[in-house]
Amino acid sequence: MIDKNSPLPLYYQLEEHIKQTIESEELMPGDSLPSERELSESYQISRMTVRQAITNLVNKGYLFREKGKGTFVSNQKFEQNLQGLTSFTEDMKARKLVPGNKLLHFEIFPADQDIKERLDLGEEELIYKIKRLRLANEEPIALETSYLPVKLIPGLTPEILEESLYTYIEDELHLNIGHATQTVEAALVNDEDIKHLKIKKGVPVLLIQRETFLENGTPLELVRSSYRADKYKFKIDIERK
Amino acid sequence: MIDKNSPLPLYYQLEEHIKQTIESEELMPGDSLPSERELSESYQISRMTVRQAITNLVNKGYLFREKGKGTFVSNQKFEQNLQGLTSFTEDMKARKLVPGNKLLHFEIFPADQDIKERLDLGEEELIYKIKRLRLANEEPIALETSYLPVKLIPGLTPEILEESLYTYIEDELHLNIGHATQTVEAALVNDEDIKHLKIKKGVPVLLIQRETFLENGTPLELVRSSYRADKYKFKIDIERK
DNA sequence: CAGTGGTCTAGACCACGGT
DNA sequence: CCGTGGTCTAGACCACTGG
Repeated sequence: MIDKNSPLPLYYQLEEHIKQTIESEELMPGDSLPSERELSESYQISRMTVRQAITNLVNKGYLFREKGKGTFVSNQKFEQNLQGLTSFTEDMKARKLVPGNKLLHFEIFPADQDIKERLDLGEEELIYKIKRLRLANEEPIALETSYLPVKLIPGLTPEILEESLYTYIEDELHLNIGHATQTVEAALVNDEDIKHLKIKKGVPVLLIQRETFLENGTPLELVRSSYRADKYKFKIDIERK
Repeated sequence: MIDKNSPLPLYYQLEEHIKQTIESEELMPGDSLPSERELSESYQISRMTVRQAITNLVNKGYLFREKGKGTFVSNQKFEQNLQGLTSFTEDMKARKLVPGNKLLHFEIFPADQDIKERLDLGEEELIYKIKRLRLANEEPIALETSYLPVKLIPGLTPEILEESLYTYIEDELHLNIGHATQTVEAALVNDEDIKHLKIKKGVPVLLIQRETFLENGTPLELVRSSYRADKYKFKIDIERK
């Protein structure tokens, strides 16, 4: 079960193994885990390493601990509920919809004042302006405008946008996406939305604005999207403190 | 700085101390921390304990680590950006608005089928149904309907609702609120919204539905709220992975 | 009382980054 | 090469829970 010669860390192997026993329903919600000392003994790894595995699963919502009593399986594993920062593509896949893409606009130009400030750019710096129609099961669902600094993402092409931008950023450029601040509000459709999303005047849309940052805090992307309210709900899992 | 006789854990004391040096701007974004071995040496605590403090601050967004290089201060400390699960009262205070409350309805009755399932209740179990108008700076901002199991929150009264429900649950009943699943969508106002929120027909509202759970996974609360779209944006900070 | 998780130590070896 | 964070060990004592 645990392979000491594997290049994978022991705590990670144990973490995956416990996750499996939960997902295969060998362990049901409310069940208690073997104690840390028992796990340490039976897998022949130190208790601190066992604790590291368990702590990670507690942080992901699989387990919870009670002092003096033990460690137990949670009812809700809130990781899979589309928590975390996702791209449109990842989001649609999690909803079991087929994501689609139609590039409407791709341009490189100097950032104006507002965008320059929000992306923390110097004078004369160039940005990509990208406008895309987003589809789910071939139906228009959102109209999205993004701004990214050229400096951070050299060599971005329409072809890459056909695939996944986040994959390119993470796997090709080896940048670590950290977190995003997102505002969600309700609004009425504007003329551009009506044209592309094929909806009628007077219908509400979800207006989502996102600022994404790398792990070191550098601003990466500004996105403003209008989602058809009849087709899309924004769903999020939030932790207390 | 670090008091070995304090009842507070050493890792927590170090965590608070580093947080202070960041918040007082002794350490600026991008600055590197002393290495783990240096911190361990200068405070006379073991490296593992130093790591526990640093790991917590990384998880809260204050710091980030780079292998082979060091640990650095983030640009964005995303904790304060109203991340985390908050009550309406906490939310409004964070926005520097004065929260207000008007109880419209308070009732105890047997749960119907849908609510019974979502709150994981048995037959014949009683729930509170609470309808409140929420105010910010004395202006109506949201209409909120909540359902809670009587079994979990015995002795709930309108007076407690005047104060803070979450404070009562956490400080009086000693229940640990864990997390919530929230959906946000755009809709047009219905007749009840129009009456209480004093808005016109055809105006969009943000419809927010929340299911709150205790740490052990027990469902605590269902809430459905309509927020005036012209007065309220939903803001959230999301982490990658 | 025995068993649990919470905290802590003083080492160790590794892979990585930069010189 | 040396210094960094990443992983891991084999102990220890504490506070809390339950019988």
